Amino acid sequence: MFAGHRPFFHQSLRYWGHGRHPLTYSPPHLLTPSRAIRPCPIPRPCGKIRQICERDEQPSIHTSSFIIHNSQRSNFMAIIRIENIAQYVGQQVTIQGWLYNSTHKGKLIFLRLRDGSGMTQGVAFRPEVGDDLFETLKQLGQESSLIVTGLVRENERAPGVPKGYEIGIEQVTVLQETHDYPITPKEHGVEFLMDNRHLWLRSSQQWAIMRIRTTIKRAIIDFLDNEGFLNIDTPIITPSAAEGTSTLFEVDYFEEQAYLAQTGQLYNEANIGAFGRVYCFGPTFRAEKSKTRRHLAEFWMVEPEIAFCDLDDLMAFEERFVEYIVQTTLAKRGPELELLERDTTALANIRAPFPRISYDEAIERIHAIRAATDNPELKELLQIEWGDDFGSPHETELTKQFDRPVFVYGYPTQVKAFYMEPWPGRPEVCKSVDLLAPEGYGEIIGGSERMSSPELLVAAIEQHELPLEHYRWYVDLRKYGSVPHSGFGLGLERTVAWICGIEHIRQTSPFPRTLNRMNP
RNA sequence: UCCUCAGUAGCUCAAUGGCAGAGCAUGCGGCUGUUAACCGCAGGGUUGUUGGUUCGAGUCCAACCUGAGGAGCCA
Repeated sequence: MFAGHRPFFHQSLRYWGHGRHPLTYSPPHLLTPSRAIRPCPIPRPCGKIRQICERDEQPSIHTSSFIIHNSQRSNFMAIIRIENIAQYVGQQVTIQGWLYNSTHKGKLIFLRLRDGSGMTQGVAFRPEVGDDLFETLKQLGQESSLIVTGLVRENERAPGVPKGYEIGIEQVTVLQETHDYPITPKEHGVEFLMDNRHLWLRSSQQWAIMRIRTTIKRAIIDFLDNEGFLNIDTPIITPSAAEGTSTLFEVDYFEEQAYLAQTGQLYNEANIGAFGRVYCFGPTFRAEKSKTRRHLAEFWMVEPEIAFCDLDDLMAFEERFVEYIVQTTLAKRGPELELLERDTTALANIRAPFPRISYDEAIERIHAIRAATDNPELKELLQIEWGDDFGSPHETELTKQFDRPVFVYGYPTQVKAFYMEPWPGRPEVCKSVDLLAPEGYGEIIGGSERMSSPELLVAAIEQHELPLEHYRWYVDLRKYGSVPHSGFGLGLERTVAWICGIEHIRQTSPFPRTLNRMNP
C-alpha cells in the first residue's frame, strides 16, 4: 500500500531532488499513514533525496520539516501548473509552490498557494484531513514551500489567478516551513520594499508586472520578425558618446577610456546596409542624475532601423508596432491587468492611426493650455518658447488632449541629436518624431529619419564638436550606397509602466538601477 | 546640481516641551467559506547620528547621514 506513493515522490522531486538538501538541519520527521510522528531514522540528511529514499527500509522522503501522508491513494497524480488549473476540474492533481498567505476559521483553513504560474486556494477541513495535518497547516508561515495534492473544484468564492478554482487538500509535503517572512500582506514603504526586491517580486502585483513585461518583449520580437527584421546585436562598450548629449557611465577599457552604450543606433545604421531591416534589443545605460518616476540608470530599449524609409513611413510603422504590442498584451494578459486594476478600456482604444502634430502646433497648444489655466504653479511649469525642448510637464499636459499616443514631429534641430535629416526648406527643423504615451507616461519612442548626405553629416559632427575619427565609419555608410533610412528607440520599461498603469518605472524592472540604488 | 518632504517596535503610522502608543506581523486560545477575515490574551523600543537650548527633548535649534517626490536631462 505504501509503495504506491513512490511514483509520486520520484516524479515530484524531479526538479529539486537532484541538488543539495533544501536547507535546515533540524531533525526531520516522518508522519506515517497511521498519522504518528516519529524521528527520522537517519541522523543527518545527505545530498540526494532519492538515495535517502532507497536506503531507508520503509520508503520515506527527508525534507526540512515534515512529510505528511494523509491519503491512502496510490494512483499517479498529475503535477500541474496553476495557470492550467481550469483543465483539471474534478481531477486529483499536485501543485508545487509556496504559501502566499493563509487564514483559518475554526476547523477550516484556507491556503493561498502560488507556483509562479498563478495563484490558487487550497482548502482543508479538519474532520477530513485529520488533526495532525490540520495543525501542521495552521502553523505554516508565509512563503513555506509545499507540494500539495488534492481535488480541483470550481468555486466562485475562490480567489486567485485564475480565480474561481480551488483544491480540496488531501496530502501535503512541507519542503520547508518558513517563519518571519518580511513582506506581510499589509502596506510597506518604498525603501523597505526595494531593500527586499528579491522577495518583493513574489508579491502578486510585481509578479503580474513581470508577466506582462515578458509578454511585451515577446510581442516586440514577434512583430519585428514578422516584418522581416533581423535581430543584430550591437556593442555595449563604445569608444565615444553616440549622441554627444547624455552623461554616460565610464569604463576602463584596458587603460583606455570607454563608455557603456546609450544606444545601438549608429551600429544599426551599419547593419541595415547589410540586412535592410534590423533591430537591436538590450540594456542601455544613462548616467544622468535623474530621480523621477520615469528614469532608470539601466533600461531596455528596442531599436529598429529601416532602409528605404522616410519620416512618414516611420510614423506609419511605429503606430502599427505600438498597436500590436498593446493589443497582444491585452489579449494575453487579461488576468494580470485585472490584478493590477488597469483600466483596459483605455488600452482597447489604442488603435492606429495615432494623431500627428508638428512641433510648431504642439507649442501653440501648450501656449493655449498655459493661457487657460488658473493654476499659477502650472503656468510657471508650462513656460516655453519655440526652440526649447519639452519638459515632462509640457508632455503631460499635451497628451491629456488625446486618448491614444500622439506623434510630435519636426523638432528644432538644436534640441536633437546631430544625425537627423534636415527638414526640406527649414534647416532649423529636423525630421524627428517622438511618440508620447497617454495618461502622463511621457515619451516612449524617440526616432527620426537619418541624415543621408555625407557632406551634411560631416558638417554636423564638426558643428557638435564630436571627434570625427570615431565617426569615420559612420560617414562611410553615406559614401557607399546611401539611402533614405529611419529608425527609432522604444523604452521597454516606460512602455510596461504605461500598459500596466503603474505609478513608478522602478517596478517594471526586476532589479532596477536608480540614482540611489544598485542593490539587490 | 537645485527645490520640497520624511526618518519612532519586524512593517505602516500616532504621541500641546511632561509616563513611549495603536494597527498589522509574531506566539497562545476561539470560530466550517476566508478574500489585507474576525474575537481574546501575551511578548516586542539606544525615537537616523552628533552636538546644543531646557528642570525636562520623539517634539525646539544646528550640522551631518539616509530615503522619497519633483525640476533640469532623457527612453
